[in-house]
Amino acid sequence: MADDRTKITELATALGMTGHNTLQEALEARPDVLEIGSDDWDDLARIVRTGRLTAVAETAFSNGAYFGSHTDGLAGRIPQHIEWSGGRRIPGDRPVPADLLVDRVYMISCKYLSRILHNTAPAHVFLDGLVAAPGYRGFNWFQEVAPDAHEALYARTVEVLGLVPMAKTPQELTSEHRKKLKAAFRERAVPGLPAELDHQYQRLIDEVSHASAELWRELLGGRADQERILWRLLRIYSSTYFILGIDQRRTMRLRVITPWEWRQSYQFVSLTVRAAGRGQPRIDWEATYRDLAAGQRRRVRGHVEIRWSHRPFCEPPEAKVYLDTPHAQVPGYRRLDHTDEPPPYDQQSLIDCP
DNA sequence: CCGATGATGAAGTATCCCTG
DNA sequence: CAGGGATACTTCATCATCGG
Repeated sequence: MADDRTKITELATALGMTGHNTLQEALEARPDVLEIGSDDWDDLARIVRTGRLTAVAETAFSNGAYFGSHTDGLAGRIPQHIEWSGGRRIPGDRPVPADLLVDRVYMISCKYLSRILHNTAPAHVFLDGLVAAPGYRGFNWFQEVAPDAHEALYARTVEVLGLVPMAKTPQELTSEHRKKLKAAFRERAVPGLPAELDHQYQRLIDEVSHASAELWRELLGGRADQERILWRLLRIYSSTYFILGIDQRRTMRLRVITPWEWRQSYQFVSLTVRAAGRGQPRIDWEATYRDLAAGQRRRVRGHVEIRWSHRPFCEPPEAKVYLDTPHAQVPGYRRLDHTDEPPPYDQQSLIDCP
């Protein structure tokens, strides 16, 4: 299901650039500029036949067509190659989050109702500033920044779940232990940690939130560092790329500019972070900048959540970096469609229809 | 011969991305 | 807020090769 949705939106976007008038027509023509295998074509046909995702697919197609005709995009040219990252992870460093690569040059990221900017190792956010290749493998953030609270919560969890022969500390967990933990959590009716652990979990949340914010603050240092980190947070890289998709309200057709262009339009003021753990360890971030054309100060904000991604203690936590400002209002995300009022758009019609 | 080094493959894990 | 699938990447074990 998840895959169907991703697949249809990304590939329908690609098909929108192939010069066909409708999605149906493009699907029948199977244009070979879109370099995918016959399995993928068959699968696309199957997804379309179910009719469930037709509305999103049509939107994606029109986004692709729009990009194809726009002067900042293909300006009416039909591309020679469209490569699809295929929903899989691209090996090596990925400088730009592109799902589609058009004519080996234009990079397009398809985003459908997603506010997530990064989903990565916490150390990568708070210690590397999202720069280098992650060098902190086997680095459990909870253990590193709040060892006492982490170990205490672990000990109580094991006790409450009744897992007697078990590693004494979370660092000593073997894969066997993890399996047991996973199974114990799975058996429980209510997901998450047992309620009687709320108090101890809250302590971990507070400590992790504050320690992470503190480390991040140290890393942020001076204004130049802050500005660079803001760019990375916002996924502003040294080459321009496009975001085509929908956000909460409307279609999104954006070009993400480079730092060079950014400096021509904005003046960076500050990036501040603040611990805000409730429910999960959380750090809010907020950047202030001056919009040079408008002569006004503005803000862009988001937050980072640190969370277990596969049940408590089963694996190291990861960091989810969220964007709380609407995409179209982010400094550096240029709308391709500069009409102030976007076409009316009914969000419901774009979500899975039965 | 034997320790060091390199190649290879399998297994486990960390990370990315998504859903409800 | 929680859970989970998928897969690149690490790690670990094993075996081959090399050089003193």
